[in-house]
Amino acid sequence: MVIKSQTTISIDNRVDTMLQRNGLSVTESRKKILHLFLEQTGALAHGDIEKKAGEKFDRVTVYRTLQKFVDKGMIHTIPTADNSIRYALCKDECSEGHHHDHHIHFVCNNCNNTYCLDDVVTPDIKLPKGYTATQVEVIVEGICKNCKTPVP
Amino acid sequence: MVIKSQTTISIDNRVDTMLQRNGLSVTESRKKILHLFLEQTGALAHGDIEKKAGEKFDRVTVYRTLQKFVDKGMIHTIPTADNSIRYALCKDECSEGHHHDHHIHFVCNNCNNTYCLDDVVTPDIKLPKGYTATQVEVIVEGICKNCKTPVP
DNA sequence: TAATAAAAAGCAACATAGTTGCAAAATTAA
DNA sequence: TTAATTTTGCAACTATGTTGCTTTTTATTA
Repeated sequence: MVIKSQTTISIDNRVDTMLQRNGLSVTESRKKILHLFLEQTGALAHGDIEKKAGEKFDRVTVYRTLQKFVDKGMIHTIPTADNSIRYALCKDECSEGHHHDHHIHFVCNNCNNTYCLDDVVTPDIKLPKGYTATQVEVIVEGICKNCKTPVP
Repeated sequence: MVIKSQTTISIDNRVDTMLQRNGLSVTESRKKILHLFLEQTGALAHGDIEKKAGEKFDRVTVYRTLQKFVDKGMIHTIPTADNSIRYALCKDECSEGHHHDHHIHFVCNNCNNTYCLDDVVTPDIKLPKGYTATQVEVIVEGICKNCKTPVP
């Protein structure tokens, strides 16, 4: 008999309910990929997901699963300078077809992780006459909390 | 005899001097690609450049030329949500190996052009304890000046 | 200005990323 | 349990990006 840790069991439960709540049928690949997002903090690039889940699933399935999750408002995309879109879990406010990404994104130059800083709200940008903004995306590069060299 | 317009002649001159000033040998492909940047306002995706200049040049040459221009600080990259890096001319402050992108970028949802708003400076972002910023990138989506529906 | 050294272009081959149509398998609904 | 619906995996294809090597072009210098 396989004994799962309490943490794993609870993530498993969350995965199932999240999928159902979003009207998605509960399949192995969706469970696995959603699990990956829930068990870690940073964002995931498509490549990461393929590596971590890819032994079991076809590449095409990974593409389609991520697309579904984005459509349903479960995850959102983060543009990066190196042409590799990253995906991160949305907070609850996001709904189908409409994301509310009012937080900024932080890319660590050391560990190369991307984090959603949910507490940092995107600033108001004053645009020149004639321009209208519908969305503002802020990406900050630097050194994250975990990579900071501790002061002696 | 081919008569070139005054504008074209002056761009041609700028192209040559810009290449020389940056220590690059003056070749057909570099002249053509730099010309594309100088004769228009918005940013260019790699695909655009390949289409506009690609009849004459190899794909590899376009890649290597853009890389050189970035290295020399002549153009900078703009991350986008659709995984297609865009390139735009740098202002004079940029030098070899070091870009100073203190302006924000605007992507028009209508004409799909990307503009550098040189007069709009990136805001200061207050990060949580432990995070250090080295660069801030702001991308604003919306409707640009040219696409704005005129008030009657 | 011709000969030479250095740099860049073109080519081929390869690697990675992303898409589409269709048949088989799994999930949901009845 | 069966039928209807979704999703998956597969194959084939397109697009995007990279690398090594040879030929051509550009810059240098005698």
